[in-house]
Amino acid sequence: MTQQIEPSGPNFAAIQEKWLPIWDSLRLFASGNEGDKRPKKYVLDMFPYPSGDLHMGHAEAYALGDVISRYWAQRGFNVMHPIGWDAFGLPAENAAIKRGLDPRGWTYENIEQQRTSMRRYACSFDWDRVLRTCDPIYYRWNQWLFLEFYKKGLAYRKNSMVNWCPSCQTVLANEQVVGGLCERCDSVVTKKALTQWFFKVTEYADRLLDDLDTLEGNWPAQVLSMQRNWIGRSTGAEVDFAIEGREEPITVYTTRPDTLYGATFMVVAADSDLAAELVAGSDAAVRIEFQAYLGEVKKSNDIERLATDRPKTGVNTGRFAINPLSGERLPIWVADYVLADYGTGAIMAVPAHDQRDLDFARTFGLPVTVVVETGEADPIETGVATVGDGVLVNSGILNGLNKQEAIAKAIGILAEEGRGKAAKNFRLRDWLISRQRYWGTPIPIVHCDACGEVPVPADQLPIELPSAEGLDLSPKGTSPLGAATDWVNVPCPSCGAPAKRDTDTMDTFVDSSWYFLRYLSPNSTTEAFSSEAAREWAPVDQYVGGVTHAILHLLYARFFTKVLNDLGYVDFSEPFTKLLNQGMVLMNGSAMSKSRGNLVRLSDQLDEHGVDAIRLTMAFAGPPEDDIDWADVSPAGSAKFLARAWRAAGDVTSAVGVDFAGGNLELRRATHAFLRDFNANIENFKFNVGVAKIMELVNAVRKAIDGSVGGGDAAVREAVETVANALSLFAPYTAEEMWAILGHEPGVALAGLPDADPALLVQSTVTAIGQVDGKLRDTFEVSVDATEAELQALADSSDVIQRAIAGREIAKVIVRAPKLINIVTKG
RNA sequence: GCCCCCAUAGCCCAAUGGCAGAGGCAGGCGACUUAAAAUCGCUCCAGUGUGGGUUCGAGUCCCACUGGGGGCACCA
Repeated sequence: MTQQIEPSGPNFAAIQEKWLPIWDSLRLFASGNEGDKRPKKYVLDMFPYPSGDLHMGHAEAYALGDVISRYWAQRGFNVMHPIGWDAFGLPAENAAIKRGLDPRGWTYENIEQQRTSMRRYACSFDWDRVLRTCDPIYYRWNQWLFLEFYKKGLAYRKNSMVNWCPSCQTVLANEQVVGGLCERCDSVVTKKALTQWFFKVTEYADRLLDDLDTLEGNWPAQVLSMQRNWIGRSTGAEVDFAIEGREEPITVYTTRPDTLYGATFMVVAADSDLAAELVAGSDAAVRIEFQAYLGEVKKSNDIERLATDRPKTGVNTGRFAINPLSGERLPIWVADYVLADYGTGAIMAVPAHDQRDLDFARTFGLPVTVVVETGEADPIETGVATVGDGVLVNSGILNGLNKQEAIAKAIGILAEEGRGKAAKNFRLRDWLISRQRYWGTPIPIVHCDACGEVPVPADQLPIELPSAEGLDLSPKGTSPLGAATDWVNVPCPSCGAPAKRDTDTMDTFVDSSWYFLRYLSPNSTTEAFSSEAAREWAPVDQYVGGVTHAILHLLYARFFTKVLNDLGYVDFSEPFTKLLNQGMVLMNGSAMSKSRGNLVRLSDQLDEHGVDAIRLTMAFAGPPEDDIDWADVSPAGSAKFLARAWRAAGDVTSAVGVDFAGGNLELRRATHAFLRDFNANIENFKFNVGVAKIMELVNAVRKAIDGSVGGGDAAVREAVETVANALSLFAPYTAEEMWAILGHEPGVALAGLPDADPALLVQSTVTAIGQVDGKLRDTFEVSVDATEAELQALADSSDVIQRAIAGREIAKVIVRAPKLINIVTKG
């Protein structure tokens, strides 16, 4: 570490060691100081999972978050920039199983390692605001929130078919199943009927969707689109169909009530209770066929179900529904293309105008009735359903109307007769939060034979996880906590009789749904977070993290915020005002991984090039949301630039505190133009451009020092000090070293990044361009207040322009004084 | 199948509708050096994926296409 890495530059390793303890003592980024009058800004990086030491991805994310955080600090804000660890979860548990250790030890060791690395990486975190979700002092409040949700009816238990990962041996939320695979281990997810805990996120579906509009422009469009897709609101109607031989009608959900006359059969989800009930009233032959079919359906997994070109299958129940408008008898089929848990689990099939229904009708020879004349080819002949707007036909009282009118009229009639109503549905399902694993927050419920499920009183929290010692943590489909008999067996909080604790633990996404509030008062033992501090600091002004969390974490955090808003704990309903998604760090075009053999170790990069060069490379590589291919960037080039900037500091010979006013005007203008551009670039996340501007200014300084201006000119000092201030966002060590060389006390990070002096931005002359027919012909140096007439005169006296227009008729002249004159000719 | 984003030099990337190049990487030449590295200076390199359109003027706005990336997808 003492080796001189860059021979004619600074010794990065030595500089790093030198400044860390000094920074610690200065406490530059403490945000909780009494009487701090600076305006507040809450900048938050998504907290890491402590799965080992920091890697290149962390290095990018935290470098970019730090640019923003340090920028606002330089701009005079009291910036709160906390950090913590998302410390519960399966990797710790799996590592513990493999090594025969307690997940605690593994987790806390990794946290300590990451903390050390973050400090060395010069992250501007407020180390007084730290949390770990596996600390009882933290997860106690998960339990408290669960009980708050429970009281509101937002946490409930139900038996349903849930996603099951056979490898992780636990249930998964819908959001954790990606294309039918477990998002964590890529196993094929199966379905299992289990009684599980859910959060009623669907109750907030409308608000979660509608409030996305308020984030427009402040969140990446991609994330907004993903959330909208995920929530997936559709509007239509619920329609009651009378059933022969059944007292109750069956309600179906449709987005096309206008096509009601075109319904030629009904389909019920094969795996629904309704299907079983209907078939129970059918012939024995049908019942046998149905059982066989249901067996097949239950065997198929999501991968098979999701295949869109799969042939349609189903069973005719032999029973009939009555079309509420036409009075026609419709055969009722069961099939697996209708989902039991969407809408009502039953549909009216309109084969002429729905491709899935048409495929089904053609497979089983069911009738097809066209009810909308769309001008498209006949679906009966083409096998392609028509979905466009058109004139209603074969539709009784709806005939002649267009789609919108028919929808409104159909709903009106049905509502009047009490046989239907407007309705909407969501793709979003309730959030399944219970997990059959050890390393998570115990669910604060006791099951009592007499009293049923009994919430643990809040004053008995936290329910601490029992020690892992003696427990078999290996996945086996039921929670390992069940074996901790001393822990499980407790008196019922309500009646005192022997009862058992709920043995499931919470999804770790519960932990991260509100951690941004915990930072406000991370050590409080009396409340989850300080509402008073929340009023001062929250919501988060700037959130920074990977797009991998575009749906899960961000949706859940938004949900929690809305609930907390309703409960009166916070006065806002969106947690993250602005969001920046950084890209990934790739190597040779693909994600780094050991198995691909393209892993770049962060620690190696830091040893070779220094912290500053790596941070600078991350910021300079391109727009922050783009992926960085490490093969395309040059940390050595970054180091070279830093050395260049550092040398410039050594070449400043004027005294610290010198009045800049007497300095070289041209360089002063460059410095202030830099300030104007740089500040705007950073605020618009154009970090790569901001870095380029610093390079530009350093080049200008170099020229000035080596040229006639000289290192003693006050403008050189002004420019180099500005470079140090700006560079502190990207390369804090180099900037601090420059600051010291320039004769200042330590603390360049708060030295300030002023607004540009408007007086120095005023140009006395500009270069005007002279065009003929839009093509550049000549340029003129003119005063900034040059008039149209002056530009015309210059054009008239320009040989080049006169030659270009010679013999042509002038159609018109466009003048944008003082910068442009364009002579347009005819023809 | 539906929706969204992107395309500028060998490479990474800049450019309020007004001179295509800010910055960097790689390459070439030179200075310094016994030599090399480092450093410093100079320099080569595209007319903006394709085809239309709007405009006095288009990398920028509109339409279509091609190529790449992403999201959703049997959700009635």
